[in-house]
Amino acid sequence: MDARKLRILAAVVDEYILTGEPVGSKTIAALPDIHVSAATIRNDMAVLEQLGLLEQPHTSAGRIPTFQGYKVYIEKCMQSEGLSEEERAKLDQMAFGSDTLTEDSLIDSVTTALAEITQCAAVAVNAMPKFSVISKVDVIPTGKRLYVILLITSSGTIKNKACRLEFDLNEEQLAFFTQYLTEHLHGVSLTDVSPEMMEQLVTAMGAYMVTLGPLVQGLYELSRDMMRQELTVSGTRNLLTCEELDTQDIVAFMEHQDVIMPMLNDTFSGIHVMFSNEAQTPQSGQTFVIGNSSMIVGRYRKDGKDAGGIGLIGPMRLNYAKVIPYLEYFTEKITDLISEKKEDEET
Amino acid sequence: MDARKLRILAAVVDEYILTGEPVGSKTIAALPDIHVSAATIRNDMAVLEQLGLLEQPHTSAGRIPTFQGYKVYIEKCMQSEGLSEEERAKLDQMAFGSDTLTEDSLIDSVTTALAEITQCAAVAVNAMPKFSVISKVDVIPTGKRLYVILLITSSGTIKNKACRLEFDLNEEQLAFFTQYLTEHLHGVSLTDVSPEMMEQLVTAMGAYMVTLGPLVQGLYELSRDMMRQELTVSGTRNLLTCEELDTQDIVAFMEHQDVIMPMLNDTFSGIHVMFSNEAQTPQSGQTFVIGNSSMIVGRYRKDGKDAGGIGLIGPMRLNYAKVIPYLEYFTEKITDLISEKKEDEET
DNA sequence: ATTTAGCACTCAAGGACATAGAGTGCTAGC
DNA sequence: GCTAGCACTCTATGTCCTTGAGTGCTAAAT
Repeated sequence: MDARKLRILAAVVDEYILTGEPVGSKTIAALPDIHVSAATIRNDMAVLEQLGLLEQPHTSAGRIPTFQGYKVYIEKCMQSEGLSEEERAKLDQMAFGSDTLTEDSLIDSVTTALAEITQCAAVAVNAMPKFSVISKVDVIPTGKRLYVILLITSSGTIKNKACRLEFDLNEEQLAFFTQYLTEHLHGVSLTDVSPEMMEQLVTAMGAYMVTLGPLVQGLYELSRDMMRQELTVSGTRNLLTCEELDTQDIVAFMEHQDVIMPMLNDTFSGIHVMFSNEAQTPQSGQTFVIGNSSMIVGRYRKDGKDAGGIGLIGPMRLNYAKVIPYLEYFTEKITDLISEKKEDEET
Repeated sequence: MDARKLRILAAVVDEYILTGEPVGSKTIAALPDIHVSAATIRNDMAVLEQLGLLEQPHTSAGRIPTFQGYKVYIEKCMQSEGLSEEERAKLDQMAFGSDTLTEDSLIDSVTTALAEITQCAAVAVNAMPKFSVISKVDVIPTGKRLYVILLITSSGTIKNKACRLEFDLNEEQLAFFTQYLTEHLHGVSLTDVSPEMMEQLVTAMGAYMVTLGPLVQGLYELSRDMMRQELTVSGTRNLLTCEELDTQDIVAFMEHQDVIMPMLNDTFSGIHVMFSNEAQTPQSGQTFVIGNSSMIVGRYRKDGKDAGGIGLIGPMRLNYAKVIPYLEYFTEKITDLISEKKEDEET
C-alpha cells in the first residue's frame, strides 16, 4: 500500500467527514500537499475502490469511504491530535464540576459532558455493581405503615424502596430490626443476597416474622435491583438532530439496552471503534442497528481492575481525530478519580 | 348551528383522525347515518369553512378540521365513551403495579402507562414540593471523608447528595450532628431552609463549625434541589415515531422544561386541550412549538388541594374520545390514592 | 326554501422527457 | 509512471402533460 494512496484515502475521509458529499478527484488534487494531477488520483482511487476502502454511490459521483476505509483511516492515517492545555481545562470544567463525588454521579457527569462536546450520544455502563458489597442498610418510617428501605453499597451507590407493612412498628422494634439487618448484611456481597438468605433472616427473627415479611422481600428486590447493570445514556437528542441517521433506527436502538450493554461490555482495554455493519444480534434474533452510525467504546478501571465502559454513538461521518482523544482522556481521568487513593481531586 | 352541520363536522373530524387524509363530501355521504347527497354536504362544508371550523389544503382537496374545528368537536360533538370494566382493569394493571407506594413512583408509573396506552408522550409535574416539610435528615458515612446526606420530605420524596469533608468525623460527632440536624429541621418547610438558617446552624454548633461547613452547604443545596418542581416525562419516543410531527420540533420542545411546566401548571381543574397554535412564549422570547400537536392536561388533587398536573402530548389527529377518559380516570385515581386516607389501595 | 344532479373548473401528484453538470474510465502521448 | 483530453454515465433539476379527486355553481326537482 502506497504512501500516496494512504494520503489520498485520508484526504477522502477528511473531506467526506467535513462536507458529507462524495469526494471527487479534482477536490483532492486541489489540496496544497497533493502534487499530482486529478487523473493520477483517479487511478489511485480506482485501486482503493478495488481494495474495498472506497466506494461510489453511482458511476458519475465522487468516492465515499467504506466501513473498511474508515477502519484503515483510523488505524493508519489519522493523526490523533493530542489535547491542548486549554482543551483539557475545558473538558475538566464540563465534566468534573460540583457533583462528582460518587462513582454514579461522576459517570453521569462525564457522559453528559461527552455528549455535549461531541454532539453524539454517550452511553456508559458500570461493570462493578455485581461485585459490590453492602455498606449500609437502613429502614426509615415515612408514613402510616410505610417504610423506606435504604441500601448503600461499597461503590457509593444509593437506592431506596418503599414498603407497606400490615402493622406499624414501634421505635424499639424498628431499631432492633435495623440493627439486626446491619449486623447480618454489612459487608455482604450483593451476589450473596439470595431468597434463602432472606428466608433465614426471617426465621431467625422469630416473633417479628409475619410483620416484617414485606420489608425483607423489599430488601431482596432492592438488592437485585442494585446488582443490575444500569445503562447511563445522555444526548440521544444529538442523534435525532443528525441528518444522516434515521430517527426510527435511533428510537428502536435506544429502546434496547440489552443490545447496547453487550457492545459496551465486550470491549477490552483501549479504544475500539465499530460501525453499524458490525451490529450484534441479541437473543431475540432481531437486529437493531442505526444505519450509518459508529460507536466508539473505551473502558475505565478501578484499582487496576476493569470497572466499566463508556461509549459514544454518532454518525459514521465523525471527527474521529478529535473525538477519540476526548474519550481516551475521560476514561483515564475516571480511572484516576475512582481508584483507591482519591486524594488528587481536581485542584 | 345546524344539527346536521355538527354531525358533518364530527364526521369530518372522525374520518380525518382515522385516515389522516383530507375528507371529501362523497366519503361523508357514504356514511350510514347520513341521508343527504354529497352536494348538500358540500354546501354545509362550505359554511363550516366560513365559520373557521374546516379548511382545505388546496382547492381540489377534501376538508380537514382547523384548531377551532377540533375545539368545537371536543366540546360539542364528541361522545366521550366511558370506560368499560375491562378497560379500567387494564389501566389499573398497567399503572398501579408493584412500585406505587410513594407519590413520586406513583406518578412515574402512571405517566409510563399513559404514554404506553395512548402512544403519546406523557408529562407530569408535582405542584407540592414547594410545600413539603422535612420529615427525616440523616448523614451517612460512605467512604474516606465522604458523607451522604439523606433528606426525606412529608410527601415521601427521598433525595441524597454526597459531600466531602476536610476531616473524618468519629461516631460520636456524627451521631451528635445528625441528632442536632433532626432536632432543628424536622417538620421545617423546605421553603424555610435559607442560607441564613444554615448560617445559624453552623454558628450554634461552635467547635464543629469549620469541619461541617460542606455538609451544611450540601444540605442547603439538597433542600433547594428538592423544592424544584420536576418534570416527569415518558414516551417521547412515541412522538418521534409519529409521522405527522416534526422530529426537530419535538427535540427542541422536549429540551425546554421551562416551556412545558407552565403549560401544565396554568391549567385549573378539569381537562383542558390545547393545540400548537396556543403555544406559550417563554421568557427567552423564542417560541417552542411542535407543529400539528395537541396537549391534553388534567390535574390531580391531594386532600382537596390541587397537587399536580398530568399532560399528554400527541399529534393533533388523536383519538380524543378515548384518550380524554383515560386521563380523567388516572387523575381521579391518583387523587384517591394520594389523599389522606390511603386505606383503599388496589384490592 | 331545501335538496339534488350535472358540469365545468382547479390543483396536486406523478410520469415522461430533456438538459446540465459533476465525475469517471480509458487512451494516447509526455 | 504521470497527465491531458475526451467520450461516457448517471443524478439532479426543470418542464410539460395527464390523471383524478374534489370542488363550486347553476338549474331543476321536491
